[in-house]
Amino acid sequence: MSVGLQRLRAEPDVIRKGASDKGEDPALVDLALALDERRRARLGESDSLKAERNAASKRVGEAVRGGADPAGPEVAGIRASAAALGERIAALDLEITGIEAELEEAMLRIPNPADPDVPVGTAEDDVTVRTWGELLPRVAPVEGEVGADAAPGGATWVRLPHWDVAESLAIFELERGAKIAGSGFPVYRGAGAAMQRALIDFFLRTHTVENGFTEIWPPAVVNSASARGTGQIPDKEDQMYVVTRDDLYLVPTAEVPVTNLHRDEIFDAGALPVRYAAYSPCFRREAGAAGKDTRGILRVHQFDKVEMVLFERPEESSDALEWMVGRAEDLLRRLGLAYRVLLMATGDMGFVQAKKYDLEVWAPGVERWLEVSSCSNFRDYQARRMQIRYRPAPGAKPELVHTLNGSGLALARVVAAILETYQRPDGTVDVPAALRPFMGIDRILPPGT
RNA sequence: GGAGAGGUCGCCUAGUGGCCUAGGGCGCCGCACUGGAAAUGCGGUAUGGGGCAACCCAUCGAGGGUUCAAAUCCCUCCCUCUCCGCCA
Repeated sequence: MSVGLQRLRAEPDVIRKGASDKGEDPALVDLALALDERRRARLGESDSLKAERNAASKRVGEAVRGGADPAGPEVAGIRASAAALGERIAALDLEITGIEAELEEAMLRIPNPADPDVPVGTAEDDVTVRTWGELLPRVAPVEGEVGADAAPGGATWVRLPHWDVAESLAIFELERGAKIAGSGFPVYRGAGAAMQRALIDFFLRTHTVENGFTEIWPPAVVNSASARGTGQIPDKEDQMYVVTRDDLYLVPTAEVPVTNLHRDEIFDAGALPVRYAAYSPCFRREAGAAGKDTRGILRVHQFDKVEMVLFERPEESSDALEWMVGRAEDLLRRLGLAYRVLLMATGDMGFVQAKKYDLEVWAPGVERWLEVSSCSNFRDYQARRMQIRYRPAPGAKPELVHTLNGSGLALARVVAAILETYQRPDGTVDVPAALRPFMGIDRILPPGT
């Protein structure tokens, strides 16, 4: 169950349109409605038979307590009819279980309808909401520097891709990573390692001290129930590393353990919003992406990320999404990285999201936009699957919360963008001012200098 | 990893096949009493599903089984605690 039977019954047209906008089959809605009808009919029968049986059992108990012979004919008659009821109940319940399995199967394939303000269409219909910062060119005039760094007038220099910068500065080692683990498992060294640590610290500190998030340091593995909760299984099972021996999954994002913290829980009336910022390593098999982005650290099997996870009251979730995007943007601005914000169209946003923004940072060395954050509002879709609820008021009936999450931010691509944005004609790289207190150096120099 | 003890309503606890339709206490909410409060008394206080409703059904860590009937008996699993071993 993900979209909710009540809503399905109340506004099937909205759900049908939501499905077709996302390129899914709207007929599933009618299938689900029919199954729901059948289920309720059978359930009514089963429930009243159970009520009869309970009454009969009670009569047996009263008779025995009243001194009747438990094996005598008086009791035997009731027992026989109760047993007959039991058989009919068992048959009905078997049928109901079957119907419910079909219904759930159908419900799981009905996507979360997108918000009304989301553009309908494919990736081509994504909307660039805003762009910030100067888009540095790959080939730039050598300018302005005084003294030793100055170059002859009119000269140009070419910004290198981050992998070339990394090699000359010995910041990370992809071949040795491949030797000890496999390709796509980078080893960070020296200032590169320090930059990882500094970014994590900078992000977490900003979120906790300035933005009011509670910091979480989650396990890097989860059990199958948690993987199911956020929809990693069965949908994205191929993307995860699995420890079959212990039925554990390496987390592909902190979203999985952190959202599951409140699975099957009910928040008290005043508890929301609950906002977490969590660092975790992220493990992704990237099945099906072989041969794509093979150079550098744009697509790796293990990277680091600080994730924002929000549990909100339904009426606040729309504002919370905009706020969360702003928190991620703030980090990029402080790092001095040019970026753009994309509002994803219905066909490009995924099955479970109601609204999704991507943040892409400009990497002048490879002349590409790199996705470093994805911020989504799931509304009650994910909460329904995980049964995460809250009380609107003390003593009131529990209702589903709205969940949101977004990267704030993903490290590997941020590092790539920093190396390409802050490199200098002499091959060194300036440390962005925001990171200097965390790294303790102002500039990354080649080893041995 | 070995041995033992446990998992019951927000919390504590009673409960060894049928008056369990899960009792009691604490907490919480309402009402009464009060100038106001404390104390006291009375009532209420889980979640999901079905039904217009009265009401019915399900849930005592999870899942199976035995039985007319399971919190209670049997099987499997999960978790917590104590002791021992090992260990960053």
